[in-house]
Amino acid sequence: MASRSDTKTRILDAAEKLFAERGFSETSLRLITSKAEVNLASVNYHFGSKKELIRAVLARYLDVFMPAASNQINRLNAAPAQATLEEILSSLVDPLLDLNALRTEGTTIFLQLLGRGYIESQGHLRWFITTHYGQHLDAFVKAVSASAPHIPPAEMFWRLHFTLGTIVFTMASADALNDIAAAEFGEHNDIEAVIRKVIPYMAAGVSVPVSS
Amino acid sequence: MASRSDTKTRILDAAEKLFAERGFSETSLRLITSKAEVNLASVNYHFGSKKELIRAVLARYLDVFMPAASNQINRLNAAPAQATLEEILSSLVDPLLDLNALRTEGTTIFLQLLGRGYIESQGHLRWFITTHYGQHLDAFVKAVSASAPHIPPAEMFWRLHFTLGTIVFTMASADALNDIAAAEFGEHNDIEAVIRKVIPYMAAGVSVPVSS
DNA sequence: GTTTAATTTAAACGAGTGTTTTAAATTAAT
DNA sequence: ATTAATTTAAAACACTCGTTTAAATTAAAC
Repeated sequence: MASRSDTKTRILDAAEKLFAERGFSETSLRLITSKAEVNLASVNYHFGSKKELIRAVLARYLDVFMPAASNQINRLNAAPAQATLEEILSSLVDPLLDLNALRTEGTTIFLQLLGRGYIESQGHLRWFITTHYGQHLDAFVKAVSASAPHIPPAEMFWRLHFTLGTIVFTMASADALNDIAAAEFGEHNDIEAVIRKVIPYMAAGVSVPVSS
Repeated sequence: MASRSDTKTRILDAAEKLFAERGFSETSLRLITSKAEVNLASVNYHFGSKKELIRAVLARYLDVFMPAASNQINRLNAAPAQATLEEILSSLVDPLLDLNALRTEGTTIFLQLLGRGYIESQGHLRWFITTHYGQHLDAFVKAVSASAPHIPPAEMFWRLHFTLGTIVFTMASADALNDIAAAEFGEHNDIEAVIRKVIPYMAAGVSVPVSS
């Protein structure tokens, strides 16, 4: 039974890398299977379709990340003091970086996949995420709202989507941006550095007082 | 000679709408030409290739927006007082909204195209924009940097791209978000209202002090 | 009005896509 | 060792893609 999971894993490993780099629809199954050194038909045999392969690639990360993120939120909720917005966002950094233990460049790949998933594909991935991991997302929204009680719910709704846009866009183009930053400023950032950069930006935006 | 520019315009009008909705590589020339009710080959006849059509679609907006934006920046620079970040960002709202006079939903489409251009297509659009409109971008970056002198250039580079992600993602999903906001909070926002909401968010993020 | 150029049309090309099929090989269970 | 189930393999299928070709049409120039 070694060969069974081996082929499946080889496909997932090759696919996630290529998906993160070039996007879902720009990555062909033939490119994936040749990189994975498996037969073309084995994708449809093991996953049914390309769409389900995409979901499987994402699920492998979400199944690890989402519970870990929820744990962090719960830990903050259990503490006596109300957590600050930066604390909440920062608490997700460890679960994010732990994905690097899962696989090489796991953090980068996961975030880029997330970004691609939200931008590409009219809704089927968004639906997959919200229906499978909705309770984790709700807990997060609640915690953020509690940390910024001066922001009305409707305004918070908008700002959390601004934040989603910020992180998703940044991660989808992180490699390209890193190249430019390296060429222009001699900066060589890894994914953690970018995450640490974006957190203060998002925290400031979410909590800035509503102009009257 | 009515048919010549007519066909060209019909293609551009259909293409920009579809590109904004579904992305560049997910939009086929056959879909464009059928929506535009012109012959398939006329795209290659008038524009040479799909790649050049994409550039033409973007150029039609950039040629109007970029000079208008530059004018606004120059106006602020000519004033005696240093403009605030919110003033700079707000000064771009009018050039942005003026695109609605150019074409139906021009503002939304333009911003969505910009976002797609930055995420898709490995660099050729980014190159096109920076080489053709680089001086306008530089003026903008310079003005923003002057309004937040406590932010180092490299950090500003990142924050401006965070900002690009925020606005682009927001505009891409503005319609859907407006529907949710209307149903959930009874809010009825138009595109300008959303832009006015996002400006304080971005201004706060760009200018928040760098944590030491 | 005829000639010349510009434009539009229909059809095909060649390459690439996801998927399915059929058969062979491998592995697990009886 | 034989049977059954799983996995791999090669090939073909049915499309879609951007692009090109060559003829037909329309407009412009003389």
